Amino acid sequence: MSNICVLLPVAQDLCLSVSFSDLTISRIRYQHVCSTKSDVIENDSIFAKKIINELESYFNRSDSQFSVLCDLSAGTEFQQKVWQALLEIPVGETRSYGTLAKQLKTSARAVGNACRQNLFPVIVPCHRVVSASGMGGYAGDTSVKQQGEIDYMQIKHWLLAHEKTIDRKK
DNA sequence: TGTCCGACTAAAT
DNA sequence: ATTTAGTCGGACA
Repeated sequence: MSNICVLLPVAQDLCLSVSFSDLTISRIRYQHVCSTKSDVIENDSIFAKKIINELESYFNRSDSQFSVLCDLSAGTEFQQKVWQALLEIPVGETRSYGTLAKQLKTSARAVGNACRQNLFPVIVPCHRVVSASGMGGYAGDTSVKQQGEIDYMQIKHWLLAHEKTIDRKK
């Protein structure tokens, strides 16, 4: 298994750590850049370059779509179903937990649970799922964090704002 | 099994 | 603005 790190535009010290093997992404997590010096990009395989390229495109430009595959099978059957549904939400749009629940014939809470378990943030766009009355959570968190900790809600806000920028350019 | 807890929500206070 | 009741998947005993 290999691992690469892609810097996030959200904050100076944040990056996305992507684990992969066999042309498939197995896991993505948020990380402080400084926390692991060993996570420097040292892998120059074609696939690694593709991942980096697609993520950077997404962060910098408009209509970028991801073609790299994620190993959804790491989740339960239900989680896979939800994650698949997330992949079908277009860039710049959002869905509420409730409407997704209706679509999948389950409950809003259950959808939230599956989102919380998302192993592939950004690529599987759980940030496009919001609550009927507000923001919902992100990466398991629901409120703003203290200094020093990763502020996941800030990241969710940033991603959504970024995708709106994309819409405006169209 | 049974119990409990969520990134929820609509309805009733 | 808050509270309540309904919801269902997953973790754990």
